[in-house]
Amino acid sequence: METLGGITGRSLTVAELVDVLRSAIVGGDLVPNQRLVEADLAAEYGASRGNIRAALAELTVEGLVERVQNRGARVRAVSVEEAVEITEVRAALEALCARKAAERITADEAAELQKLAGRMKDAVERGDRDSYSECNQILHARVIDISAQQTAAATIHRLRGQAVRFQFRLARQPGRPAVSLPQHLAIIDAVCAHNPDAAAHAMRVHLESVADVIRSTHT
Amino acid sequence: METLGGITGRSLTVAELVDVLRSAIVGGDLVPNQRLVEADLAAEYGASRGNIRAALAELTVEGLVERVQNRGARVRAVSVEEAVEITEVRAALEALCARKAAERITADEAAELQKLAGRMKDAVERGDRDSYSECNQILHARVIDISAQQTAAATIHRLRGQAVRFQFRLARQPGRPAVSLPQHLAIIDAVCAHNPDAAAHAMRVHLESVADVIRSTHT
DNA sequence: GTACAAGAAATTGTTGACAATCTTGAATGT
DNA sequence: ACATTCAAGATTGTCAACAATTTCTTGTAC
Repeated sequence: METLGGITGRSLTVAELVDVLRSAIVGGDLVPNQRLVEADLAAEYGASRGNIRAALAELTVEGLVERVQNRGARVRAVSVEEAVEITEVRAALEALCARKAAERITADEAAELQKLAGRMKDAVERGDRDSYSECNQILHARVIDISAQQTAAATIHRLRGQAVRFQFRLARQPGRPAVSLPQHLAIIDAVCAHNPDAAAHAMRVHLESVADVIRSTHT
Repeated sequence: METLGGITGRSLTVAELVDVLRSAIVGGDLVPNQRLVEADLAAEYGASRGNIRAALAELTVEGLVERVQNRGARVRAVSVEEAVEITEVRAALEALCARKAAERITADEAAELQKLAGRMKDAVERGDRDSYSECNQILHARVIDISAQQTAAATIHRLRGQAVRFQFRLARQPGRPAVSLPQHLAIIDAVCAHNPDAAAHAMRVHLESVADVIRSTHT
């Protein structure tokens, strides 16, 4: 065991450890149900056990780690049912953000989103999945950003971390872009047209269709 | 300083401390912006500083406590703007729950809600604010319960803790029951009628009106 | 009188050691 | 061979001491 990529000089602080461990979990370096033995992690990351322990406690509250009394911590395994629930909550929250974004969007921001719409159409036409996936992420992030809803943004971000594994598979689904592109364009249109109700509806429909796909992967 | 109400024999565990401190904060024993000095809390609750520290870390992630590097912890002061945001997020999430509840509700549960509707009308007629307030809480709790949405429920619960101070004042607002009673009845009707869209809409309208009231208290 | 600087006090951050608990596996009896 | 008991090892939970940082106080120069 050796220190992985960190600044090897001093030992890591709790906040740093939280970031490092969170990245390791959402990035898949630590797989679901993997045991997280405090002493081992301490040796691996060159930190004291106390700090590792504190970091695990924080990640537990965030929902990425599961702990049972006297039996230690594991990477929380999110079931399909939970992933569906999480996506449905995201649907509700991002619909709220889309609504607020439609109320607040400026002309410059609208132009930016229209440009993004063009890039997305282009990517689908060319069959460029990576570019489309990137635009997808940018779109959701920009809508949340424009909405200026701190509370909703923080909640969405936390939930996304828990279900990122499922989101990941989804992008590779064949024929998926053909379904989601018109949904994305509808969101952009409604937000740019300052139509809050339509924007919220379009976003909700989009993410509920994502939830349906996740649901269908299990059956 | 002495131990407050706890079992004085052994010292408190981290999980117990989290509960005790959370209750103290949402209950108002620890007021917003109050400094939370680890050593003082340790003495007050008869716990070790390490455990107090761990508990404060958890409550920070929950959003009840604010910490800055090397400067300690305070009870987080939720601004009016934040309280409005929190209520808007709750509106989106409880609307989701109302939608799901309308899909899943059984005949027995519907009868129970109808009975609750009667109690609420009765309480408003008699001018019994305490009873009405209690029914209000029960209604929201039951809808969330019937929806069986764990993720949404947990998120709502956390957010409620942060904004409970504002919710509290609201109930005392004169003329408030006259406005909220029809909204509550509309929610119950839609959920019992298995009408998901109407239920979600009624719940959203209700909680957005709550957000408006909170907004207006600041201006 | 005010601004600045240095030291003291208070407070937080970190660590290693010890205690409590759970798990594993061998020994024993049936 | 199988179940039970019990001891050894592994792991987590708790604590008190030490280090680092911030804040407060005091003294001094201008």
